[in-house]
Parts: sequence; structure tokens; C-alpha cells
Amino acid sequence: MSKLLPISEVARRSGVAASALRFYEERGLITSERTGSGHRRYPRPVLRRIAFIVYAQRVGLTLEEIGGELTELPANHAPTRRDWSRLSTNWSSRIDARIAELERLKLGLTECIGCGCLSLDRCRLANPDDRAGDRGPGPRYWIGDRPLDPAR
Amino acid sequence: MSKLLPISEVARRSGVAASALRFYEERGLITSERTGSGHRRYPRPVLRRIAFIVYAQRVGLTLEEIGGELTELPANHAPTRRDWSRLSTNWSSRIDARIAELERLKLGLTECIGCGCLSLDRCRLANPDDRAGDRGPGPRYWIGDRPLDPAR
DNA sequence: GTACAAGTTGAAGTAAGCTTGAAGTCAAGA
DNA sequence: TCTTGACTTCAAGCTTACTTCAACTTGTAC
Repeated sequence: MSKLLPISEVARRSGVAASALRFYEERGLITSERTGSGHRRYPRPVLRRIAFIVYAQRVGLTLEEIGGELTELPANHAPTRRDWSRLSTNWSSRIDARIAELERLKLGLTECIGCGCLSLDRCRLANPDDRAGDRGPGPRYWIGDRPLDPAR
Repeated sequence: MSKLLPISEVARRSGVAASALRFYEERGLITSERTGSGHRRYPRPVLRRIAFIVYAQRVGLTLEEIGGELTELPANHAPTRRDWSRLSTNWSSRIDARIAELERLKLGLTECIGCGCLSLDRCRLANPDDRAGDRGPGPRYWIGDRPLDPAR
């Protein structure tokens, strides 16, 4: 049987707080064995799983979504090529979408300087009235109709 | 005196819920005049201000940060070229930083397929142990030492 | 004059992702 | 034996950004 790690060690190695690890366990994202006295002991592959979680969070998935992805991944083995391939396609497009939005936002920033109007309510990029009919209310041009990404 | 808009109209035109508008007002991000009966009446430029708020949120600023930016902007006039220039520089670098992180994350995704190891704990991009000494614990390579961006 | 829509306030609720605190257990060292 | 230190659970608290609700007041239409 391979080495089992106490929570403090997993926290140290993963950079994730022990309280967060317990929280992830409560949410079913990771699992642990227990010592006779009830202390958690983690098999090494949990580190991979945690890295996966942290990565996915940065990509912008919620813990719930991550939980969904994880149920389709082997708990104690490396993911297969197929696993990775599916994830890669899926996440790549999410990442691309968010990057596209950020580029659009950036463009709005420079165009609003460049166009000479300098005004959020007269500029065609910002004026809600100009867009009221065709794009609905709200600053939809810049905003890109809300593909949710996180990143905090 | 220019036309004043009731909250429903501002909500409709801006695409922001009336409850959110009241919330923004509470937080000092926008202001309103009142009718004799206490109903809010917004001067038109509030639409510019709201567009600004929504835009800034998509860029990734918190309402508190946005409040800070807004205190330096004229409440009822278009921002000056200097105002825009400062913002543009500031926000552009934030946007660039987040885009850079996303590119890094995407690279991690394809490299982990491409490198052939297919394993988050053996791959050099993922293995916490490889990075324990020089980069501290946690999946720092992919993660990029946490420049906070939001986007939900 | 009466109904109904639209508005008001303040308090409480929601969601995500954790952290903190209280109270208790357990093994090892001085 | 006594005291740390590491760990446990469960409940409550925190932050951000709002929404929802209850209880009223107003404005407008018929």
C-alpha cells in the first residue's frame, strides 16, 4: 500500500488550506481514508485531483462543475488520453470565449479613446440607445451577452 | 433642465435591474434626484455611469474598485481624455494579465495531452513536487501566482 | 373613488467558496 | 502525569453582488 498523507501534508504540498480540503471532501470532490482515531489519510493521487480542481477553478469552472468532471475521471489513476481530450476541447473553448470577451473589452477601451468622442453615452460602443432595438437593452456590444467566466 | 428618468426606464435602457440600481445607489456608485413623493428620478448621464459600471465589472473590477474609479470621474459630464487615458492603461494591463493567464492555462491543457504523460501528477506542468522547492506549494505554474480577475 | 401599476424602505435571503470558532479526542514528549 | 500539537465535527460567519419580501405610499386610468 502506498504512502498515505495527513491533511497538513496535503495542504502544504497542494497549497490548498486544510479547511478547504475538508470542504472539498464534504462536497465529494476528494475522498480520504481514516486512521483508527478518525484522522484523515490521503492517498498520493489526491494531489493530482487537487491540482485538477485548482486548475479547473482558474479556468473558470464552479466546484459543482468540477465535481461533474471528476466523477468521470478515475479517482486513483491518471486520466486517459480520451479523458484529457474531452476536457481539452471543452475547456479550450471556454477559455477562448473568455479571451475573446476580454479582447472585445480591450478594444472598447482603446476605441473609446481613439474615436474622439471620449464619452460613454455618445460613443457608438457605449450608447445604450443605439443598441436598444437590435441588441436589447444594456451594454451588450462590449459585454458580449454574458458568457459566464469567473476568475477571482 | 434635461429630462429625468424613472427607475424603470433606467433599468430598461441599461439592462440593469431596478433592485441593482438601488443597490448601486446605496453603495454610492450612482445618485438620483427625488420627486416630491420620494420616487427616484435619474438624470440621463446616469446611463453612461451605469454602462461604465457594467463594463468595469466585465473587465473584472469589484464594485468597490469601480466606486474608486467613479469618484475620480465627473458625475454628469463625459470623462476627459486624461480620465480615459488613465483608465485605459490601468485596465488594459489587467485585461492583458488575465488573458496571459488564460493562455497559460490553455497551454497546460494541450501540453498535457501533447507531452504524452497524460497525468496530472507526473507531468512537469502539474506535479506539485517538481515545483515544491522553487515555486512553493500548489499548482503555481499553471495558476500563475494568483492575479485576481473575476468574470462571473 | 377605486383599482392597479409603480415606487419606497429595511431586513432578510441567496449563492459560491471558504474560514473561523467552540468543544472535544488522541498520541507523543518532558 | 501533564501539556502540546495535530486533528476531529458541527455550526456559524464572511464577502460579493444582488434579489426577494413585507408593508406601505403614490400616480394614473377609468
